[in-house]
Parts: sequence; C-alpha cells; structure tokens
Amino acid sequence: MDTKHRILDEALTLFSEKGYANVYVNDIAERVGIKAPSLYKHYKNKQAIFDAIIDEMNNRFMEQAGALNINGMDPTKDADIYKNMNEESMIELGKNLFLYYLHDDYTKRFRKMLTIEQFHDKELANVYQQQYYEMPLSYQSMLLGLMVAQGVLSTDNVPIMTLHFYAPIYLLLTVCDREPGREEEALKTLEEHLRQFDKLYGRTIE
Amino acid sequence: MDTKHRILDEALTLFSEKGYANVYVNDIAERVGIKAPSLYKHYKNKQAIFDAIIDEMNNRFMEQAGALNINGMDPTKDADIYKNMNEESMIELGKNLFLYYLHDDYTKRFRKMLTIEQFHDKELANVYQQQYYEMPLSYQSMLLGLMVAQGVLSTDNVPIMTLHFYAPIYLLLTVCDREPGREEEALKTLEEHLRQFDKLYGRTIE
DNA sequence: CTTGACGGCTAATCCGAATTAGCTTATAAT
DNA sequence: ATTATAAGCTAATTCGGATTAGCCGTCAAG
Repeated sequence: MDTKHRILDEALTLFSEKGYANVYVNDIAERVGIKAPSLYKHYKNKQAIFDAIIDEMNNRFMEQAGALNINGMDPTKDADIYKNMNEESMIELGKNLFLYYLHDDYTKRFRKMLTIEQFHDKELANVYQQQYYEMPLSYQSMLLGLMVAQGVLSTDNVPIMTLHFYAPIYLLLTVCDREPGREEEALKTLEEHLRQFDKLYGRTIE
Repeated sequence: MDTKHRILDEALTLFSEKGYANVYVNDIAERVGIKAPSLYKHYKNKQAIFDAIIDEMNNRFMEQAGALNINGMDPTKDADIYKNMNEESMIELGKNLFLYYLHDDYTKRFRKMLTIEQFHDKELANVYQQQYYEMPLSYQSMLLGLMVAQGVLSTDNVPIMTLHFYAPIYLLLTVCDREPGREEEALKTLEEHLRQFDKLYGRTIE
C-alpha cells in the first residue's frame, strides 16, 4: 500500500478512536512511519485527509451500491437464495449481516468515526443517515419483501417489518462498538431476536 | 439561575452541538455573558466543566432512578395505569416515551453530547450504555411485563419483546437527532411501529 | 549524464486557545 | 466602618499543534 493510502488508513483508525479534533497530524505521521511535515507532500492539510476518507468511502459505496450486499452478488441473484429459506437460514442471514457490520475493519472504523463526527455538519449527518438508515432499510426491505413473496414471511407492512428486523441489529451494533467485550452477549441476544422475529412474522408456525 | 450553573447549561448546549474539543472556553463565556477568564472563578478548567456536567447528570439519574419514569411517579404506581390498557393507550405510551426523549431539552443535549464523546473513555461509554440501553430496557421490561401479566400482551420472552419495542424507538431517535426536520416522518413511522407491535404481541387480536 | 519531480527530513514559524496575574467593585459579615 | 470574599475585567503568558521553508537523496525520463 502506498504512503498516500496508508495515511488514510491510519488516520481513519485514529479518527475512529478519538475523533478528528483529538488526533494530531503527528500521531498519524508516527503511525505511518514518517514525520509530520511529510504528510503535506500528500495532502494539503489535516482537513484534506479527512475529506479524502469521506471521498474514498463514497466511492466504495458507489461501486458496490450498498455495503449490505454481503455476498458481492447483485440483488436479483440474491433472490434465488431466499426462495427456499427456513428459520435457520434466516437466522444466519441476520447474524452474517451483524457480524459483517461488526467485524469488517473498514466498515467498523468508518462507522465509529461517523458516529463521532455526525453532528459536525449536514453532509456528514447525511452520509450517516444513508449508510445506517436508508440503505440498510431499503435493501433489507427488498430481501424481506422477496421472502414475503415466497411465502416464507407474512405481513401487510414490509417497511415496518424491516424496521423490526433491523432496529435491534443496529442497537446491538452500537452496544458492541462501545464495549467490544459484550459481543458474545450481543450475539446471544441477536439470535433470540431473530428467532422471535421468525416466530412473529414466519409462516411456518401457523 | 446562578452563573455557576448557567456555565454548565451553556457548555452542555455547545458540547452537544460541536463536541468538547471544538468548543472554546471563550464560546462558553460569551454565551453566559462573561469573559473567558471569569469562568475560572467557578471551575478549575475546561475539563472540570465537562466533569461537572457528567456529575450533575449522574445526580439527576440517581434522584429519579431512571429518566424513563415520565410520569414522575414510582413504578409500582405506574402499574395501575397499565392495568386497563388498549391499543391506543399503548401507542400513546410509546409516543410519549419517544417525545420525552426527543424534546426534553436537557435529555436531548446530554444524549447528543454523549453520542459524540462516548468513545473518549470507558466511563463515558458506560454512562451511555446505562442511559440508552440498560435502563430503558429494564424499565420497559418491567412495564411490558406488567402488561403481559394483565393479559394485554402475550409472549414467552419479555426481554426480547422489550427489545422489539425499544430498538425502533431508539433508531428513530437517532434519526431525529441528526436531522430534526424528519421528526414528523419519524413520528409517523413510530406510530406504525407501535401499531404493528401491538398486532404482533397484543392479545386483543386473537 | 542530468534534470526534475517525488517524498522524505530538520528546523523554524505561526497561531489560536487555555490559563494565569493582578486589578477592581460589590456585598455581606464582623 | 472595615475587611474578606466573591465574581468580574484586561492584559499577559504559555504552549501545543498545524503548517511552511528549505534542504537532500533517489530514480525515471530525456
């Protein structure tokens, strides 16, 4: 990885731990293994580093049209998978979603950074909103919608069902971001949530 | 309100908007209507102002043993209210909870500040966890548990039911904190959530 | 070969923001 | 009346951290 990119990487790590204002260009340089003034050969100033991180993230986001597409397949193909689904595979889906969000290094650091910086300006608030509200809900709505169409789930209000699916996942995610030690506990809760979700919305029980 | 307390008040406002590091003692002083050096007659330094806010908050928290007790009554008395409950009064409960969290000025500012500062140290992470995870879930578990006992709701897993009740409320709250303009939309979603929740867990439908 | 751009370094510089010094006024207690 | 204390002010002071200046080696293109 070239220096220019390593700067972004280390900066993101630091920003996600302490927030932009509490990270010194010195810290970043040190981690990269160069001296602070050398940073300026690559970026105009500290703010430019931050901006570049946001840009990079926007690019990734464009490319895969949503980090939620875990399988790296396009949504219409995913559909096949959900045709013959049962409780267990549904639980797997939720868990994988959660674990992806939780462990994917880039995603995790970016989310934490955004959590800290979201109130700084409208644009950042918007990015957060897109990443952790609009996108997940709309993508999952599509998937769960397919499952409704397949008769695996049943509801007359897919968006709200999706909210019921996603909101607990999101909440548990924030818990783990704050206290990584609670991951196991969260995973247990997550599983109970998914099982209950299936009981509530699943057709198989009736 | 005396100066000493006004400092905390204005500081909290600023911290909740920009985060501790981006607020200058000057800003605080200006809002209070004094000069920066005068702040030091009341607090040892900037950090002491922050700490005092956390302390004050911990006190409030002790006093009312949980901000969730909206009615200002003790929980056992609240129980009476939930004895004869129907869908509508349940929706009111959820809405009031949401609106209290959203509009109570102190609560709101404190929550936003904590959102920004939660990764700064373990203690803050802990305060956040207590305020927006443990406390709400345990208090609401108790209330919803009562409703189960009363036959208004039905489940074999009260904690998870509570998660299903609370997580969407929390998610919508974060949305509104980020973009206050979406409050109306969030309120609509909230209502749908609660209606659906009642359908899923309510006994009246069966 | 030589030149220019790239990326690194050290040594300033600059600047803004926290804090301290020291003076003043008001008020409350002796 | 006197004095101590509280609470404010202006004018430094300090200090840390971002940024700039200016130098040097490397290496690829001509």
